[in-house]
Amino acid sequence: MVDPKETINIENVVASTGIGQELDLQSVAMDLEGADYDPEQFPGLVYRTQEPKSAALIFRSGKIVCTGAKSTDDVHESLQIVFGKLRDLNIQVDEDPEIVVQNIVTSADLGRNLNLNAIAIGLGLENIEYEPEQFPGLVYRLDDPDVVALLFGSGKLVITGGKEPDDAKKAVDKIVSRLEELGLLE
Amino acid sequence: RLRKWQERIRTKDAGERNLQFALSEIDRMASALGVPRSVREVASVIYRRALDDDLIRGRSIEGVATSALYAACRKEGIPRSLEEISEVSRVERKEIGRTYRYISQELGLEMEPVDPKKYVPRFCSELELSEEVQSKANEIIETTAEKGLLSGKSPTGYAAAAIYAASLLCNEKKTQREVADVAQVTEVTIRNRYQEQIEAMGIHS
DNA sequence: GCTTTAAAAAGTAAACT
DNA sequence: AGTTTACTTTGAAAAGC
Repeated sequence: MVDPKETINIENVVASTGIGQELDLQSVAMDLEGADYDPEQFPGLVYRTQEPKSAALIFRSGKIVCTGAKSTDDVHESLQIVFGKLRDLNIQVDEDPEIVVQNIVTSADLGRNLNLNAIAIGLGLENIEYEPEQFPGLVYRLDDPDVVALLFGSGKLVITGGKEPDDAKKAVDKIVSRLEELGLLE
Repeated sequence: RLRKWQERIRTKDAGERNLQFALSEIDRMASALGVPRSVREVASVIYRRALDDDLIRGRSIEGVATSALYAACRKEGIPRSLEEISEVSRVERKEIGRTYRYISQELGLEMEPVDPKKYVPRFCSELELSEEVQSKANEIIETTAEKGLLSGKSPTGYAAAAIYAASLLCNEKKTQREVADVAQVTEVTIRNRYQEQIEAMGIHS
């Protein structure tokens, strides 16, 4: 069978940064087309980029959160677009703001169906959360890497909470070997 | 000094009143659900443990009490679905589910997933189905679950589909709507589970 | 705690055709 | 009977209630 690690796909990357300048969101909302700003509902202004596709949350403090990108490169591209748009509005933006990846959401496929009931018992009921009446996925929290995995009956999984792409690979390896030693794979 | 003492008494009284309220709520809901006294006792123990471990902070007393009852029903082998529990509680389903998962984790209840077969006797009796249908439904659940069809599926929907299939096989047909109503799932869910189960059982109808 | 953003997994519900 | 859309879960940051 294919190595499950090769089925890993980054689905979403969340990162934070800042332009090092305070902003008047009211006027930015006026000048920036496509901007959604509703301070009553949420203090951040929402600005969406098309290519790469992402959503940036821009705050009064000048701090920015970027989410929805499919890679860390896309996060940087998207934020460069946002920085450019702000500069077009004659807003001072630091020359090269530090961009910190906060979370990476990944999907993968183990290639075979999983008996979640057996896995729940095997991994230890105290280590997992599996409530099919509420959600079809089994929640498995790992310590190293520090991520959370959602395992589904189809063998597909979602890994989230990691800060670098490598965390997902390590997690998949650990999950595969754990399930193998329990005899719950194949 | 006297004020501090009075405050302690007041706090203690308030805590006592809250506990009494929680226990009476558990009693009221348990009666409405028609579950045996043993379940109320287990629920009370879970609630007291949650109280001792300070798990109620930031949550409603009613929410924790309802979740304790939901957990107790499962522990005693006579589960009620979150939908059924929410009908006798003033807390909404989603909140009961969240609170249950939280106290279950924190108290280390190590709850096993609900076995759909646990719903068969009650649902069948509400539908006035025979012992034969119950056995058939249990057989369908057992066999298809072994083939891995149960993973990720809601226990009530799974049981409902098996009961619907069994009622057809035993010539005691109930409509999807009738079964859906007692199990509190939709007809679409019964159809989806039914198709998979019938196929896995190698039945062609 | 909540609010908002994005994305995946798979199941279920509500509303239709 | 079957489809579409929307919601459930996980994770993280931002500012403010």
